[in-house]
Amino acid sequence: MRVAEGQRADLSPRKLVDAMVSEGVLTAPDSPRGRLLNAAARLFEQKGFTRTTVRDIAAEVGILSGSIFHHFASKEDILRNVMLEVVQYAQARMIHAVARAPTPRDKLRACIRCELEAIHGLAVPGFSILVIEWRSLSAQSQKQVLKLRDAYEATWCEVIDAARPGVDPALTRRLLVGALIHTHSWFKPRGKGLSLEELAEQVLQTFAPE
Amino acid sequence: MRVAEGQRADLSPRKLVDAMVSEGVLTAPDSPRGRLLNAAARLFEQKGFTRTTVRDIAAEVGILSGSIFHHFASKEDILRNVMLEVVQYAQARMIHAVARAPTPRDKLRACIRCELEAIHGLAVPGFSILVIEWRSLSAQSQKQVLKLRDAYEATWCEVIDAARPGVDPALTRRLLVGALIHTHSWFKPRGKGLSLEELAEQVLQTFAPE
DNA sequence: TTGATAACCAAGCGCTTGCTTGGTAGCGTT
DNA sequence: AACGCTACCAAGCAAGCGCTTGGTTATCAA
Repeated sequence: MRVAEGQRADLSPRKLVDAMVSEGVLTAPDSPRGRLLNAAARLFEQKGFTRTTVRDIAAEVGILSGSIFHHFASKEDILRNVMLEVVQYAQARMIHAVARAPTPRDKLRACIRCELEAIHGLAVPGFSILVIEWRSLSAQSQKQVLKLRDAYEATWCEVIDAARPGVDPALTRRLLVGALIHTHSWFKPRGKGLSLEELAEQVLQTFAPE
Repeated sequence: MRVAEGQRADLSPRKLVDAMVSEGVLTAPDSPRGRLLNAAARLFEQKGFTRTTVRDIAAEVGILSGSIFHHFASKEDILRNVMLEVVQYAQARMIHAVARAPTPRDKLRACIRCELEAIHGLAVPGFSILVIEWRSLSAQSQKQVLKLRDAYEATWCEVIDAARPGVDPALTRRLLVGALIHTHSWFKPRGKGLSLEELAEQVLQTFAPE
């Protein structure tokens, strides 16, 4: 695992996905199952889980609704798998970004950028589902996803602790993730206002003033 | 309006509600319509709008599902009215709290406490619906609620601007509301850990360090 | 006493939902 | 040629959904 992460340190997004597919962590995006997961992620993010029907997802990839259940046991099973792949890809991306940043403060900035890019669909389609649709998951599925999310959060806390020794990293992270996720409902990265990089800098200034 | 707010400056929560009921802003909580709104607010907050059925709401107040439509035009009409009353009550409460706080920093602390109490159901049941269930509202209902929400946000921005001159109050408010709302999914005010007042202080320290 | 009104019940309609079933076309392997 | 496997279709079921309809009861003013 550690070795694999190290080996991936200089990979492009495309190659990172390929590597994770070979490891069996992600589903190949051009497979029927992968196309369904991607379509579901897009729709869940756009309309929400309950407002997205299996017929919507099927139509998105050009099959009939019943055929979905050849690939997944239930609608919730789709959501569960979306979350599992999303959280693992997001963490791989973040580890990659952290490794490239020199100073503790640069590492924190990289994490913030990383998550903002994920939230706004520029890098990890479906990331915001992890937070927004948490209640749509059954208790035991939550447990399963939580294990991987804990690892993701642990990485964050390490970075925060290094950049801001003294403050409570867990609390800071919780306030931070709320602030970042909420940008989903007001920030438009393609707009002519604030750019994503500028927003990241403002967030860094707020949570870790120089 | 200004006069009414001034007159309410020393009122208890109970009397504040009564005053707003007489003004026609809120529905009397012990009326059939009021009971339905309160039950709906609780359920929407607990399970989400789409996962709450009109049968759930009806059962909560002890009537049959069809009877709901004697009081409301549609299920969305219930959500709209919940939001309209919630945002107006929340603002009245906040104005009240701000008026009692002496310094700009105290006013900001009061706002943070106010909103935390609202989010965690200690003062304004259904407050988190305003943010979480925004997408469940039709476009024209959003427009209607937005007018009142803008007033609420404007009050916030004034307080932020006074406490932290120089920083962008709108951006700060957006990051802050995200951080606060997200506490809904991890902070338990009745737990033995952090108290709500302590949490408010930590948030104040983060967004407005001395 | 009458009539208006608010609040509700009983029953169910029309639609959408997640999901099931039985079958088939295409493909690579032996 | 026969087989097995993956991916899918065609059709529809059972349940749940928001909402409608027609009628009943209680309250209160005129």
